[in-house]
Amino acid sequence: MQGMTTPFKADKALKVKKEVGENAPALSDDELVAMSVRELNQHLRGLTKDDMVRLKQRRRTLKNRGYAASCRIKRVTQKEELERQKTELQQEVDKLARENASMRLELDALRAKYEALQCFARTVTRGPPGKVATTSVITIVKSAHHSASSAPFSAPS
Amino acid sequence: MQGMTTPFKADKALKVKKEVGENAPALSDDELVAMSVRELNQHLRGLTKDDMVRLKQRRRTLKNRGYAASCRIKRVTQKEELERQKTELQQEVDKLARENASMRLELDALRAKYEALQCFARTVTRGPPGKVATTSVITIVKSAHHSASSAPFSAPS
DNA sequence: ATGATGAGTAAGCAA
DNA sequence: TTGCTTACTCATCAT
Repeated sequence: MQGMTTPFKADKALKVKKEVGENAPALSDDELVAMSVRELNQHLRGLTKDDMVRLKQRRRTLKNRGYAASCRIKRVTQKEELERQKTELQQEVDKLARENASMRLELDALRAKYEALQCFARTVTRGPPGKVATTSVITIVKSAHHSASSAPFSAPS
Repeated sequence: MQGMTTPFKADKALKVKKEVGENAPALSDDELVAMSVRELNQHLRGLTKDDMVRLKQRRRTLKNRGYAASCRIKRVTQKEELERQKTELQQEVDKLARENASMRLELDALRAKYEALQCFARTVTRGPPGKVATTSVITIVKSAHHSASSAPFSAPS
């Protein structure tokens, strides 16, 4: 509206300040709003009932001005926080998607290798004619969860 | 401040309305704000220069009230939208993480099977110098759920 | 002129 | 009483 520090009807609030010793040289907005209740009462001493009310109201208004400012700051802060989290999540999605794709590739490749080896094994196994070949392949995997269990017959990669 | 439709100094705006024929029975806020410029000019006819200014100012203020309201609505809407997107992303992260874990499991299992088969193949390959090698590889799959399990010698899933 | 937004003010709720 | 939040007004900027 006007200035940031003296924006409005600062005029209609106080003129007379009483010359009680050395206090009350006019009381700036900053002073007034920073003042404790006890300090305020000191300055209130010897004021018109009316001026008292006016001064306290000015204080309340100044406080409100500050509250409104905090409220706005909080609002944008929270919004920025939300956007930050969103970005973070998006990055995680990207990362997981990449991992996922690469694992899928690995899985497919391994499946192919496995099948090829399987073919070969069948060939070799059945191959020896007139033999007692008859290999029984039985694998026990009691695993419930992951665990590099099984591997009946070899050293894992 | 007061009501939504008649909130403020509506009183200090207009009293006299001129009795020109049949128009201007007082003009409510809602009417005034909804009025087109041309309509407004109709109502302006025969008013004091002063009243004209006052009426137009009241219209502007009413409009502003509406703009402020839209602004607030927009603000919360955008916030909700951000939160919605956040939730959505979180769900996607969860989904991808699950897929990821299950693939990792599958991959480990397949690796184990592959190594076992490889071992067996080596045995068979090297083994048969006219022998009855008789390798027994035993695989029992007691695994719980999914699993591209058993079938030692057939097409993997 | 119209619409949008930042800041200030008052009202009203909550602690 | 203090602090926060909402609705409103005004100033200001952009269209």
